[in-house]
Amino acid sequence: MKSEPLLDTAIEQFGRHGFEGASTRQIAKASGAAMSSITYHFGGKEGLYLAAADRIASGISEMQAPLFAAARAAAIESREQAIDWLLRLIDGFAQMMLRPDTELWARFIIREQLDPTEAFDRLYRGAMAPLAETFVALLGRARIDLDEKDVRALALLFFGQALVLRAGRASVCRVMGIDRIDEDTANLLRARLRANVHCILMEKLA
Amino acid sequence: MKSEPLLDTAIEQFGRHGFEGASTRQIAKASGAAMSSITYHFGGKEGLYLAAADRIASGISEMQAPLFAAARAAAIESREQAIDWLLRLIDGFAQMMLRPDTELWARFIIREQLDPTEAFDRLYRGAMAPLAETFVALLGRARIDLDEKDVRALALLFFGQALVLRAGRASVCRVMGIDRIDEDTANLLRARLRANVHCILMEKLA
DNA sequence: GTCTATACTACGATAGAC
DNA sequence: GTCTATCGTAGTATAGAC
Repeated sequence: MKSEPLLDTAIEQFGRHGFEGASTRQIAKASGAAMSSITYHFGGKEGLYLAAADRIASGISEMQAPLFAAARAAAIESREQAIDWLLRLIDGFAQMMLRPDTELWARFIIREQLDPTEAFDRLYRGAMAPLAETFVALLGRARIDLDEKDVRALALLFFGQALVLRAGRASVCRVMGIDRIDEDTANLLRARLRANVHCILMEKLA
Repeated sequence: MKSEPLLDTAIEQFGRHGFEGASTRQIAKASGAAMSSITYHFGGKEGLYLAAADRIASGISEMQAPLFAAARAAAIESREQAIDWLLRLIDGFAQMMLRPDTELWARFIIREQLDPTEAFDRLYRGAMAPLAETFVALLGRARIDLDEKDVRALALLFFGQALVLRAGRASVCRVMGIDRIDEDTANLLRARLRANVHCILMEKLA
């Protein structure tokens, strides 16, 4: 029962070429296993795809869990504390978008955003919803002047600023005039994102 | 020489299934043409793909041209005028991200962002660079306190807020608790985006 | 210029030995 | 539980009629 290498290769290949573009032959070969072991362990190509989605959801949860578990646990009593945690959460998300080792996950997820299948359900419920709902709850406390819908819209726009670092990576590199995002550029982008969020959260505070 | 239906179908199929997932058989069949006419007109699958990218770039340029030609032509003399045009440009971009008829283009482009090929060059130079550089130039005037790199980073984060409306569409719907983005929600998101941009541009103006 | 017919390759699934 | 062998299908490209 050693199906993990198969799963790792599947995440890479599905992320890189999409469900239809990736081939079970190639996945099996790169994993050093027979093609038929995919049928045995996962029931077929689709089962392997869903298992890959579950694994990505677990990976993201594990990576983010400490941060937003702390955010949930912290007794947040003031607006300033809420803003502080919002900045930490969005920065954590941005860091995840910038980490090289989340590239394959991101490819997989973005494909699912374009054409959601059952895999998107698993990704959303397992990895995105906890972060999003934690964020929305805190944002409601930081901007009590906004109603629920506006709070949710604002949360999405915040995450959009981090998302572009992955989903628009090629354009980011072109606009910045670089080949890849080095550490200095990553820090510059993160700092600018934090400044934006801070600016918007502080609006009307004075 | 009526290769346009072939090209329209190609944009749809490549956008929906990716380069490897789309099949020339299906594209030819849906266009009511023989498979071999793809070879005749475009040299093969790859030629058809690049031609599709060129057509998308043209479409975007035509859609945005009036707006940012006006922005370039306008004699912008004050910071307030620069901010006014920046708001119009980003809102125009957001509207494009929300329009149903740009969905297929967006799918195609986002796939190219993940894995840039020669098609990305054509898209960037033909459609994205003009908008991005116009935006950066205006942003430099609105935020003279920032240096070039920071201005470019800020521009990217602004576009990220609009990009999420397409690239993260499935998550947007989940977080907002809706099936598809109706007009009210679209207006809400656009208004919130304009408010964000306005807030950040006005920072330190007082 | 557009078609049909076909060559050749790669796909996913499965049967059956071990 | 993992392998090899093979089946049937679908992919791109091309040759050649019209």
